[in-house]
Amino acid sequence: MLPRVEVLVPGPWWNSLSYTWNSLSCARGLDRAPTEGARVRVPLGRGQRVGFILSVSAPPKEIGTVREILEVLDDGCVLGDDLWGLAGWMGKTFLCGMGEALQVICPQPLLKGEPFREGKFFPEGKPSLNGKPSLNDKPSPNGGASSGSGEFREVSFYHPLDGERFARYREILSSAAGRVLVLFPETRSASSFFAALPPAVKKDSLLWPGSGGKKLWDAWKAAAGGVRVVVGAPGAVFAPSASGAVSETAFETVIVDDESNPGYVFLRAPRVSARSLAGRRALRAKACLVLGGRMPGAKSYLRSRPTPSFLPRRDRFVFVDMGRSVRAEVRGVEGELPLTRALLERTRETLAGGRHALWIMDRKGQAGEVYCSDCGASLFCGRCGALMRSEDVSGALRCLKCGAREVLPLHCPVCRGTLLRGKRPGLEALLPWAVRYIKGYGVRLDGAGGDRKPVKRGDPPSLVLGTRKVLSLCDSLDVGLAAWLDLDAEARKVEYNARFQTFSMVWESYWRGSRGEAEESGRTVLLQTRRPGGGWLNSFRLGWGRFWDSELKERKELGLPPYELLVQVDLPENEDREALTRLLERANFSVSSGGDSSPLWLSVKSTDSLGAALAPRFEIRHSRSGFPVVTVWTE
DNA sequence: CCACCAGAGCTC
DNA sequence: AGCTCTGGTGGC
Repeated sequence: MLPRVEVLVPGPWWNSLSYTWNSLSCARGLDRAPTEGARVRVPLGRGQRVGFILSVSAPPKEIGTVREILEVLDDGCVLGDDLWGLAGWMGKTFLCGMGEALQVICPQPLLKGEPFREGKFFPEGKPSLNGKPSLNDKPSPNGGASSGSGEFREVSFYHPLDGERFARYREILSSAAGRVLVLFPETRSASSFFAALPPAVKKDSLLWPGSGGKKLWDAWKAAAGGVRVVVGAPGAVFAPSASGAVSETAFETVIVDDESNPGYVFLRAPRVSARSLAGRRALRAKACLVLGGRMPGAKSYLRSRPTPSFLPRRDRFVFVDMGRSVRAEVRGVEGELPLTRALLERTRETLAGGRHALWIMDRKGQAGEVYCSDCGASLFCGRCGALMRSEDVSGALRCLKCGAREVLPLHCPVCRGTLLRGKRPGLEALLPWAVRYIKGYGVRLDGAGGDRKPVKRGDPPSLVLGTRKVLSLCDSLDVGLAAWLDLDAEARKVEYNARFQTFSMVWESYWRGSRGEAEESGRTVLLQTRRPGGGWLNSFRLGWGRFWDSELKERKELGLPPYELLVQVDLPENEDREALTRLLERANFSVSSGGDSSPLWLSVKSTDSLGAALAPRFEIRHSRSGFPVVTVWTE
């Protein structure tokens, strides 16, 4: 009887597909027996696909038509045990399915069936499915440079100054004998850390490329070939272990800088945090996990309750009541500008002192919302139904949610009225007022759209308006003032972790790029709010210990992460929401939803049973109608 | 006459 | 989501 092979073809579905293996009809790869983790070429639908073997067994009984494997592409587990295990864990823990996990883990050529490390799989005897070599628990034969310590350890290092943390990482790199993986939330910090590596370390190091393509493939091969140190942005968490003569050599030390940074969450589905994946890899490989940052994330704080060793100077946090703003009407835009006398004074003082100033607001464009002054209706995106934002004075509209562009209509689509006005002025609307009030200094918008050159070190002091991204200027410029123009708007966002995000950004705006607490190099953080001195705002002065204490207390009461997992289910168009909701409710999950085009939300303790309940909806036969996209928020 | 492309149809 | 097959079109 022919063996039955379960094959996982990468895709949005969750189930594996059954095939048989007839060595006689295999075109190529006759010498290769199917083993777990090896790639195979299989027929699927009209065409062929490359899949991964999940298991091989004797067939219990034949069900329907089972097609034959066309070709076995590898002698063993291509990804290595380490990443293969990660894919499985990722698929069930984050409800994305192992197939989708494989799609993000593997470089393109691997998914296309490109030959890879042929014959390099443990030549001293191919491992069978049951006798897999494990990661670090076998010392390598040649002296044991890779013999792991054998125990998983977690070390944390919270320090507000980048320079201090980076120096610590460099120390670890120089003293460690084994392989080290170093992750940063942004490409820029990864490459600047890499550039500053001591030559002795650098010669056996690799900067993981930020994008795919040939560069990634080369990096992948180099990492599998045994480069000792891999440094990179979140994508580097998928750097493979090295395949050695006897077993693979996993990373013995995994460093995650700025571990609480939301930049670790991948932008497209599956929206998993590279930080969680790094932790899991370290755990499986019995490696040492080093968590660093300006402050801990929710989970780390809960686990080890660290205390901040550095507090900001109290007088450097200035709260300003927005109730007393400068009243100014922007043409066509309603609402007062978030400009106060205190803000203008502090800005002028800073500039006069020869230092740069930042005005930060997460609202770009001319107006956050456009509405009809006759009937009050707002303009919505024709594609996704979200509010449209006015980009500039030319009347260009853009949807913040899906990115659709439209032109400002002449009439209100509801009542045909002609008086369309904007609400909530954005950075673009603010610029002319900034120019008007801050005379004698350069004033500019950060980032794209400005045809002016960016501010550089040595330039005369200037005021830069921008979103939170402008904070990166602190790395190279002497910034004396960081002003949050509308702090309430940041913290009011719908995300359950909006307050944490606001706190960490404000915290960062105090410390980033600073060299210490010398009187003249300190920075003032100005916070404009409608509730100055109230509630949680004081935690900016008291540090993240106080912040997390009160924040976590509240999250515990509400059953939010990290106490429970928050699961977001975005449905494909035309999905029968009722049917899916019923399916989930029958399995005893309580589902909430904000409306017809909004996602379903669930709170769960673990994803196991939810995964089981959702599985039927993720079978391959549903391909035609499309699949929901699940995101699991863990902290 | 066929190269190229958009759309349809299919998935153990 | 890919993959391949289809049928239309347009370049020479």
